[in-house]
Amino acid sequence: MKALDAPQDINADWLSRPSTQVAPDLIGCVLVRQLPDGKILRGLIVETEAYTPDDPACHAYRRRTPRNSVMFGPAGACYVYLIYGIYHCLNVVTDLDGIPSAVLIRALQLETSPPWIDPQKNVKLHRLAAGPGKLCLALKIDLSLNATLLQPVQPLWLEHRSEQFQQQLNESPSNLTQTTRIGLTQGVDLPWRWYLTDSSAVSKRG
DNA sequence: TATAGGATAGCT
DNA sequence: GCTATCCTATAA
Repeated sequence: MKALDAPQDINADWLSRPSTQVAPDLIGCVLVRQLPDGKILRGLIVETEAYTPDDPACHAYRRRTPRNSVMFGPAGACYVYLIYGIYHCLNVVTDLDGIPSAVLIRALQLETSPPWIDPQKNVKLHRLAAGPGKLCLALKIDLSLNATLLQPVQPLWLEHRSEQFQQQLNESPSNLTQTTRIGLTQGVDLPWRWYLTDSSAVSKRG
């Protein structure tokens, strides 16, 4: 039985809102990864970006294709894709069934170092998941997780903000910064990137 | 079938 | 600034 003050798992209903609403709300929530061997990795979400149906930078902007089809489905699924032939990126599918939109998870503050990270390498914990590609490396996320549901007993799920985090944000709303997205050639002026202002785990400072 | 290019990251 | 590396979208 769970303690009353334990963080609650995020369900599909909560994600069934426009991605521009969900993206800022996901800052401070926790992404939980359960590996095939049962080990759990957890990271605080510190940076997100929103993509919407009428957004030229959205993979689903033109039409439904095999790659982007999960974005057209109901909220609560993962949309994972390969970029530059090297890295994977993790998105949370948002909004109503039939409305293709998603939130890109760009950076996490990991709670503990993944076991496969070489301690000799002297990489800082707060940089291990500082970027969408690094985040997927750190949590062993690849195309095999595309279209899986974000709920417990799956490989990935989400937890709401802790009471403490919510209180701090209420006291200091400027801890959440909104600005333009990174690395795009289209829709560069849309202010749909959010990050935890004082976090050293954000992919770039801005 | 062919081919251009990308929601990145690390090195120069 | 340069580019690895491969999947995908789009054109032919």
